[in-house]
Amino acid sequence: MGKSDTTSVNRREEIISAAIQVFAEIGYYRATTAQVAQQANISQPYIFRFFSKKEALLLAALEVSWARVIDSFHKVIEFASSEQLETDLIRAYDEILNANQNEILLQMQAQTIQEDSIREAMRKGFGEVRSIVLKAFLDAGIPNAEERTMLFLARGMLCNISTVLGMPELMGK
Amino acid sequence: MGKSDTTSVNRREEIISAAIQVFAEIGYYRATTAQVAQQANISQPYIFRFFSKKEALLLAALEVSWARVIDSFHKVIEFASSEQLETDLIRAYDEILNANQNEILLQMQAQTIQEDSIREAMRKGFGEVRSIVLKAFLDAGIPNAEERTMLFLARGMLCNISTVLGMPELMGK
DNA sequence: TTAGTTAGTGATTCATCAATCAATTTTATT
DNA sequence: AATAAAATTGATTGATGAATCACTAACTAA
Repeated sequence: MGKSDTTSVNRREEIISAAIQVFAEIGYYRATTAQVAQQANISQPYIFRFFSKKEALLLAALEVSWARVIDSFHKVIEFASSEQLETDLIRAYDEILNANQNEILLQMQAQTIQEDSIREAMRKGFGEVRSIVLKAFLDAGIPNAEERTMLFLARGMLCNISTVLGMPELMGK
Repeated sequence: MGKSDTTSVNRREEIISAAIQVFAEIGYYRATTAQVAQQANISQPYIFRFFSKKEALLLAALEVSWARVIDSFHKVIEFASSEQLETDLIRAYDEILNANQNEILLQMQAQTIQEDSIREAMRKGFGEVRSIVLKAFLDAGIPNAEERTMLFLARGMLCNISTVLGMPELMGK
């Protein structure tokens, strides 16, 4: 409500949001820059004023989606008690998954893309999340922190699949 | 060695094998039927004598890849002792992942494809694997079989990612 | 008001690709 | 050898899409 819809300060971020939605729903390779442009209410060529290539737009979208997870985890870790740490992290991730399915769906797509720049972005994202969680588990004095971290990530990945495929039975409850 | 390379009985299966490799490495949507044909040493139009659409070829490839997992698990369950059941299933999946990375990579791609027919195939595959494992755990008298099944699948999914991204640290060991 | 800068688009280009179809080569049959 | 059937391909088509470029409209400052 602050910003009007016709006058927009942040075209770049609007384009990224549009791309997340379109790439997730249609698939990165199948989605066209024209579809992204339509979603963002701009012309197709204008995308290339902000992003040199379609792939650069994907990288920007992935950065946004990893930042959301990382920021959320940082906030949880800052305030959660040692006893509720894991529970709160799980809840936080669950909320992201419900509120921003498209970002997670896009990450899942990117897991399988063999372009070097994409793989690097995904390794960075996963690696950072892992080390944040591991450090928090260690600081909280949780025993077997490495294995607990691994299981936390594993459940998260299965949760992604369960959500995306609409198979709640995969997660038990 | 039995079959020569010029005279081949099973064109259909050769095409599927080629498709698994090409789709996995290049990405289903980006890969072209000409690339699949080249890999299979046939002409591009000939693919359409066996598969009505590119998507039909993907479905056939997914069926092969799920059958490999399911058959392997069935064999393990038939012979494994209750104590070694889970360990043996893990080892079996690990072998598949090492020997047939492309098939798993293709499954991972398919997890994110929003076409109805693909989603249905993926739900069927996951659902079948889950119920096979769950039944085996129950028959083996493993306590908390539902949760143990969930964790088994979860570790499997993280293992996929760890392998595909080349991040062994994600799995701990 | 005009000159300069920023925001944005229409039209086009070059490339690519799934799918079709008519033609040809290869294999089996008599 | 002649013929029929099966296997396989060349050539083409109609669509589509990323990226470029030259153009226009809208703002800003002097």
